[in-house]
Amino acid sequence: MSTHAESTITNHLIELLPAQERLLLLRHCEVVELQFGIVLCEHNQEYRHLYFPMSGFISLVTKLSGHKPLEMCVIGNEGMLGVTMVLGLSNVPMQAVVQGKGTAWRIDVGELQQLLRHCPHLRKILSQYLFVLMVQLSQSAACAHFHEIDQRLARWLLMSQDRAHSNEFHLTHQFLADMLGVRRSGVTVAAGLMQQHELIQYSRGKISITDRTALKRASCECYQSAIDEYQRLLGKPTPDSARRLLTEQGTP
Amino acid sequence: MSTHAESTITNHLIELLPAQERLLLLRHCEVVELQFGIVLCEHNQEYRHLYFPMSGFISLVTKLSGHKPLEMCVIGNEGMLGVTMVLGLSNVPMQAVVQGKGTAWRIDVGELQQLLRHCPHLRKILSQYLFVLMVQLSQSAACAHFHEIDQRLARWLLMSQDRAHSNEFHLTHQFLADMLGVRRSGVTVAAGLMQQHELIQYSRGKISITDRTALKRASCECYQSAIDEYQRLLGKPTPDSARRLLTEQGTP
DNA sequence: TGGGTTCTGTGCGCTATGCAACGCATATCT
DNA sequence: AGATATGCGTTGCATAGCGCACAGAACCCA
Repeated sequence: MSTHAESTITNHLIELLPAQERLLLLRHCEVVELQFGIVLCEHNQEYRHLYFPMSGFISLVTKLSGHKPLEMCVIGNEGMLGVTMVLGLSNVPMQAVVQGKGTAWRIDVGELQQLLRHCPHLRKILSQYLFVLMVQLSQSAACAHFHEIDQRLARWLLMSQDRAHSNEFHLTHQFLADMLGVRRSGVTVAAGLMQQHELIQYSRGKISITDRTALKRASCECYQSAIDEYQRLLGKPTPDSARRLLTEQGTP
Repeated sequence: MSTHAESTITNHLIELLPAQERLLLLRHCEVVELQFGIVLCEHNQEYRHLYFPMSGFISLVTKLSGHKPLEMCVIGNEGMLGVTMVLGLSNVPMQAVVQGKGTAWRIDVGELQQLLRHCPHLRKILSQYLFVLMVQLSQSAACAHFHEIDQRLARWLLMSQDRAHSNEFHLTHQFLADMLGVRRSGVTVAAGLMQQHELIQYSRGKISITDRTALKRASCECYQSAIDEYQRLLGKPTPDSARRLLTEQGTP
């Protein structure tokens, strides 16, 4: 249990809460480490804990028998794992895996269920986030179907960077391939091109983004529209993306 | 406005309601025709009416710029269009188009919002259905990515048949291709094979299913798992699928 | 220092699908 | 009856992505 990040990076959904509900919520939370690769919950089971990432991020993935899992969306400090709780159900819709290590607020299922009864703002915010998640889900579906590896890879890197709060993170080609539902050498080629064009730089699993603006151009529209949808419903940008918006004037 | 179907085919979600809430709900509903091809709502807009199909069915589709829309899921008399209302939002997550003509109960946004305040069972049922929809959404995403045309076509036909409550419906190859997000001649080939093997029969947009059991074998797991997920949360099967379960003992 | 492991680069053949076009058959309209 | 539109079968060509396989490079550990 570490608390060092609390002051600098926190969870945007929690920030949106009015002070009273926020304190009430946090009183029931504890800070936990998100360890890379850990499976936080499985489809067809029930939640025991819910997570509000502060740093690090979590993927929701769907698995079809005989295939590698396919990532549906990423949850970082702009979101929450287990938002379907707002429906009064503790069922898990998809497998959740930690893809970027970090820290998160964790709360017990029962406690959150209690809180939801008494906290209208919490209900409202989680409802909105659930809606955003649905839209992203369908967007991701179409994206995975129509868009090409290069674009999807670019999108993925951008989204990870937003949530990792760092220009550098640990990702092997194999790992990326699994997320995107493509074969490893496909990623190698796409990433190789990006490296040639100096958008990114990597070696043995350490990827760093060198030209974010160009990467954005290389990605598909889905990156921006996911952000837009979130903004539209969940108001002010996260501190991090706000900082970016300021330094990246004139995005298409 | 036609009411001929009310006595025979009705909406399963409504059936699940206790009598009191059901009557209250229906008092605010009116029966409308679902006309083939009509767009009931657009993404990024707000609902004005919500629909509980009785016969006929509605597709939720996502559109990416430069591509044909991709179908994410189908709503028939087992479901509802606009279930995200249970989140207290009247935003539309995806475009909705009538794919099989029929009739539906229709209710005004404001009225449903009122009702939701006073009807705990309605809230519960719609919450569960929303959850099911999310799971189906992610399933569809993976399915569209990994599975092949033949399987997906078979699944689509089965799902349509379930919701059309008839062995025969109007579908051109072009139309199917658009739904599945593939090219038309791909469908022609796949459908041609099915016709050869006497699973289906078609001519000029009239498709009829001749061997449902075989079609099920030809489809991917996604068909069955969508049903399972629905059953798991929304209890007793629809009259229609119940009839089928009885006549199709020993499904894998 | 050396051997194993992990990560990455690359090549080859194949399939599914995309795009485009043509022609025939059937339905619909006037 | 003739003209037009629609649905369907087919063909040809281009290519993205797959599966597989192998080799080099960087790293790790003993």
